Amino acid sequence: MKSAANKHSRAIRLPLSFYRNPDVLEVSRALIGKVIVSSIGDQICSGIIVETEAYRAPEDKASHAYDNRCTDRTRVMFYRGGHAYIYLCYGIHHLFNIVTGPRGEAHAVLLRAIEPLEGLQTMRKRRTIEGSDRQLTNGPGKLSEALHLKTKYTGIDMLSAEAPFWIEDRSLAPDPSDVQATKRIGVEYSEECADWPWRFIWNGNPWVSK
DNA sequence: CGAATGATCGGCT
DNA sequence: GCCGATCATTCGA
Repeated sequence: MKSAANKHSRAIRLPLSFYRNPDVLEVSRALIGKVIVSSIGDQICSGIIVETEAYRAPEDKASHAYDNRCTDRTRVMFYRGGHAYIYLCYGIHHLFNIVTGPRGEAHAVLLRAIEPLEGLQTMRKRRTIEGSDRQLTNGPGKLSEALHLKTKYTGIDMLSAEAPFWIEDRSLAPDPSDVQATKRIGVEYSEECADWPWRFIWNGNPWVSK
């Protein structure tokens, strides 16, 4: 794995064209290897995205915006690509999604796991767990806690210069053969959609969720 | 207004 | 493998 500290690696924030791609599956796959950075509370934390899931309304019964259901909560999913959709899950976990596609199409990508890159000490402090750093960010609720991504930030435009978090391309993309598509996690209730292979993982990466 | 429900996690058996 | 935590959101009366 190339180090992010490598001075030859370039750090470029993803442009609107990346997020606005109408094909959420393509975006979900392309996000593997990109780097999410959060700058919150004077702390910089980042990690390489190693696991994602695509959610695509209106036909996806696993999506909160299934059948284009638009409520106070799901409204941001209809924004143009590049916004953040963050919601509370099971009353405890803040799950972080990247809205994709043009305005009006409720497409989103859930970040499920990252490999920690910068700000390890801050992440350990926020997570308050013992043991391996593996436990830091190997799940959607865990990475959100480590990067301090909270529901209060839902609707943030990551293309804004003032955004507290954003995604960068640091030229760390995996070999395409190392990205595997599998069934999504925890969506058994969504009938025929439950088996769609819309989860993408960096094969063999230790931070991919269980 | 009340009741049901999670795109999860960690601890326990 | 199972189960409880814990609450915003949603829907129906």
